[in-house]
Amino acid sequence: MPEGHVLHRLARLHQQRYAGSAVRVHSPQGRFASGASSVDGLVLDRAEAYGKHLLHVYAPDRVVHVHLGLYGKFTELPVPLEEPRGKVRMRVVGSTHGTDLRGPATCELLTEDEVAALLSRLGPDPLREDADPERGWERLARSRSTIAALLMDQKIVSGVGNIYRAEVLFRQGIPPELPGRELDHDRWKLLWRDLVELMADGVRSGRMDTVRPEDMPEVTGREPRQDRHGGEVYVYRRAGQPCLHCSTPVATSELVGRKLYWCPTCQRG
DNA sequence: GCCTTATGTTCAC
DNA sequence: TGAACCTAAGGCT
Repeated sequence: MPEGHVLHRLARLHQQRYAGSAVRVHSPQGRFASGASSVDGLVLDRAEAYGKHLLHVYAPDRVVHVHLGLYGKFTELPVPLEEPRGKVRMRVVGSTHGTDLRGPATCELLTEDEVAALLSRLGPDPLREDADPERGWERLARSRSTIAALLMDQKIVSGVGNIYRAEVLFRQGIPPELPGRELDHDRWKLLWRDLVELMADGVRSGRMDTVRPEDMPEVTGREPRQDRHGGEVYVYRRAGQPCLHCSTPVATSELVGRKLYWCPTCQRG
């Protein structure tokens, strides 16, 4: 269920809970058995997120790389832990807590070089201090693909998923079908700044709230509502419902296999 | 209980 | 462009 803010929260949590002392690592399900055994008993140096990728760094050549994919999930429990239930790919146990990883798309052991290769494939991450948005701009400004497709491309921006894509395009009033090369540099800078703000807020709260104060129900008088994924959003999964800003029905279509949502009035460009 | 859907990515054709 | 992969929850009967 993860866009980048979830991974950054996990990195922060794992850093607090497990870094700095020896941890037990194993794979109850068996599918990560050899990777787990090569870090079991080592001191976790640090946990870090890059886009939607989470790294547990034990040593330069002993890095556990996790990508949750669409379904992956970490659950945390206090020690002593009960027997793992269901398919647990990796269990990490520290002095006070343990965490179970289920259903990840990726859970693998990487060397230093492999980590470097992974990171070189990723565009700037709005949640990282060291991000350089110009790197994303260079690719985007040369592309004929639509801005909606480009925002989901992790080589352009890393950590953005289907919800932040829809919401930031709404907030910036950008039509999803606009080709990347037709977005001017100033609008890119505004879009980037908004992503930084939205995603940093997501890390703080653990929710995805994107509706501005002036469009909130207590100001506009409409019925309050809450989305399933937690938080209040403008267009994501609101097809056919009135736009929270102008009441035009929210439009939807499918683009490269993912559902896209937008307001045809607010996002005319 | 069964069917659909989901905040994702990779690989084959 | 479509299938495959990993799992759980919600909506339906």
